[in-house]
Amino acid sequence: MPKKVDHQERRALIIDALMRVAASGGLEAVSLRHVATEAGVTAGMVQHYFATKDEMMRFALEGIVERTSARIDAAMAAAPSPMTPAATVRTLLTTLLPLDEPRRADGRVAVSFLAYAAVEPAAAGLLREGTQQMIAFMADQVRAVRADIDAEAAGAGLIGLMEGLSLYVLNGHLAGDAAIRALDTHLRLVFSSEA
Amino acid sequence: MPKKVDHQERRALIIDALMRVAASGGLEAVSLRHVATEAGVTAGMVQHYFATKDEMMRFALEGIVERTSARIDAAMAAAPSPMTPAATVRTLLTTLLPLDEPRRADGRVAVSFLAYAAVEPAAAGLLREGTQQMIAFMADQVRAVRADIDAEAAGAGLIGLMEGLSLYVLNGHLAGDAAIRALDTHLRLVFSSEA
DNA sequence: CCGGTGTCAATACAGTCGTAATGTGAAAAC
DNA sequence: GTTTTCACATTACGACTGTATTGACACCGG
Repeated sequence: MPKKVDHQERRALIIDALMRVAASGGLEAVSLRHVATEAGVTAGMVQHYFATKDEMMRFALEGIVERTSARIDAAMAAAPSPMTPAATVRTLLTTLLPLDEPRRADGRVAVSFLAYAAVEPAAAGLLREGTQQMIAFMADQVRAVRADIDAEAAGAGLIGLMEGLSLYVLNGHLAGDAAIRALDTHLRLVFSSEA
Repeated sequence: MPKKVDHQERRALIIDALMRVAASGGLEAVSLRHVATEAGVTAGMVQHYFATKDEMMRFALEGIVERTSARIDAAMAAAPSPMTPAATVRTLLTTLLPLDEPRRADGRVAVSFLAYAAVEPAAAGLLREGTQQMIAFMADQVRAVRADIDAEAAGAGLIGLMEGLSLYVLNGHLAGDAAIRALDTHLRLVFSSEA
């Protein structure tokens, strides 16, 4: 066997470049040559590690969900251990809002993939599982504090709200603190008023 | 002067074809030739009515906001005249959810433009005004019934929620009736419980 | 009736796209 | 030391893109 290279590392390098390209120019700006240039490598090398563009896109999508799940884990780990459901939900949702530049960059890419998924059902499948888990988790948190409302519906509402607010922040329709205010107002209605 | 043609009508014909193309293949499938084929005309004719592709896209975006605002007007006109704020908000938000195929088609196109706007600030400007108006209107409705919560934040939350739920419905993460349940659960929290 | 003008059609052009094929060099295996 | 095999680089190809250009045809004012 000849030279040994860490495939995973090379792929990560390329996918990172893809993210930067997509964050600044949208998914339509993503081409083998653009990504290669951004990564500082030749187009041939990109082709060597991803046989097809679709494969590269699939890896990028997986990278996004993996990145956000890592963000969630980090936020939960950094928070004080015993937490009320309300605080747990707030921590989770605020870490998912695009409130600083790195998260905004990821957010822009995620939106592009969302639009892509609205048209390409195959991509939607990869996102579905994560969303379902989040909804179920939120529903559990709601169920823990009130029995007078549909917990499943409230859970879907919580992360749906986060998603919508994220969109508005990304498009500049809403400032970051306005999004947080909207989120807190909703959280207060769900968690701090009893039946 | 030679033959007289209704420019507006021709443009509408082309934009309609563009919508169909974008609804089924995303914004990246929109090309002069594709749109022309879908409209059943030659590419030269499309070029005759839209000097550039950007101009065509601008018209398409305007067409989308115009179409949704028409939907709103129709829904409000069809509803019984004296309405409680809660009913008004519910009517408005449910007509904006992509619950049937025509609205889903429009929704898919809208999502594409949303992703486009996240990268192209010029397009975001066209959407901003409509969103701001909706938020303000929602805030007014909230203010009319409760004084104990931040009405502006609650308004942003209402239409943010609708947007997020729309996204999930379009991507198949949520069924239409589940989205309505989530919406109603939220509405009940905002409107039916007093301070 | 007749130039002129708006409406459309056809084609050319330069660029980019994804993919395939081929070539080069170096490191590991034997 | 030879040979194999992986890691890249380069180039070629056909398809497609947006735009510019040119031309035919029909209509209408004079």
